Amino acid sequence: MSARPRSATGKARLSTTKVALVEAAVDVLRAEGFAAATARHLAERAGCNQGLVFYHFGSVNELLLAAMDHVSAERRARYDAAIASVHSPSELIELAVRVFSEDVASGDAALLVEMIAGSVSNPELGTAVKARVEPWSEFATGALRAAFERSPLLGRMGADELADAVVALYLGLELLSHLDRDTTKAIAVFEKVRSLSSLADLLAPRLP
Amino acid sequence: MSARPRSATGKARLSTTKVALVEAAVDVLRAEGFAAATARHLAERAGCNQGLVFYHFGSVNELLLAAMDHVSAERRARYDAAIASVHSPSELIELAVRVFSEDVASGDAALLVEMIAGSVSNPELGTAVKARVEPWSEFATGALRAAFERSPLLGRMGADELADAVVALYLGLELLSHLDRDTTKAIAVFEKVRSLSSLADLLAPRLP
DNA sequence: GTCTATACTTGGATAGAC
DNA sequence: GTCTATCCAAGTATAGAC
Repeated sequence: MSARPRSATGKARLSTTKVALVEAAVDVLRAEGFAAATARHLAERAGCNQGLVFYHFGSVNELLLAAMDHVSAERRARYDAAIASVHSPSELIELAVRVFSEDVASGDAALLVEMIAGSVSNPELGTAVKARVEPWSEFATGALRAAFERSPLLGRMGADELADAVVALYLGLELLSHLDRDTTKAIAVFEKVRSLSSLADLLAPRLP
Repeated sequence: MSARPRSATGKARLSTTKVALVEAAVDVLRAEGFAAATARHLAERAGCNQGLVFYHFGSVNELLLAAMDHVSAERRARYDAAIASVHSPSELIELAVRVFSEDVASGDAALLVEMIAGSVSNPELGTAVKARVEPWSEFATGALRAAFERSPLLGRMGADELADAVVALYLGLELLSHLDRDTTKAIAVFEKVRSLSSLADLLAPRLP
């Protein structure tokens, strides 16, 4: 292993090119989809040579997974920070609506959908993607369990099934939004869900 | 235009090869996804030459759209037949759960998702796919409006938003099922929705 | 770490014989 | 209507110079 390049301040940093490739992959997956994420196109976006995709990541798919990890880490930090202030079902719904709206607007949701749909034709990639999606289902399950702890709703539905339904709704609304090239539908559904928040609180007492 | 080939009985029929290509496209989209739907692979499945894709359809994408139309027609006939016997919200939910389960099991849902996700990288294909998805949203809206006509639920939610949410749930559950290579989650959510049927009837009187 | 060059493969699409 | 042959573009991946 050679020494890492260092910035003018002497602080260690990662290879700029490697980071640029990850960011290019994020951009392309968000805006142009899985099919457009080729080594040549990605390298062009990153302003470097095509061969560096293989030098740094070994394969295009590995770069794509790195891009997934990159946005996952950002999203997870954002979600964790937001969930701390949730103490009721309606607050959880408010939060969910807000982060979903942000993810659809930023393209993070699109990236996720493209990786899932794209990995269908490649079993190996599929299992790697699956491993990266599962934490989100678990996050949703935990958040629902905490917020609806004392609600009779989960007795009927089950936190796991409700979490799966929420994740599915997230992914499906993203598909529809991308098809329309317009987030009107998703926002309308989100707003309606938000307007049901008050109802949720009626069914569950406020947590301590 | 040359005369159509005729079977031994003298009945006019479409070119067998053309039909075989459509069926091959349906199979490949269902099981292997958009990325695997290449002219060569499709022709191999259909047992004919690759050049015939372009002779019969002009391009791969046109063949894919023909495949979409083929399954859409079948699904629509199935849905229309089933909707005739629906006279209450709970019956509509039962029906929805049944046809969704069938579509996920058969792969028709996967075909739809692959075409939507795949068309992201091709705006022209995207608009063609969009035109083929819209009838389904409209079908859902109409079915919801009819079944929930007298229910206070739609006053809160709106048939359009509810229809979009239903379609999104359908597409999202398909994505999760394909990722898991297993329909357990989707079926579990479906069953939970079904168990809520009785609740829906309490909120809406039975239609004449 | 990065670039150029290149080998190899696969895919879209067309021309022409049958 | 179908096949063979072929062209061309685009993709993955590697070797070797700098």
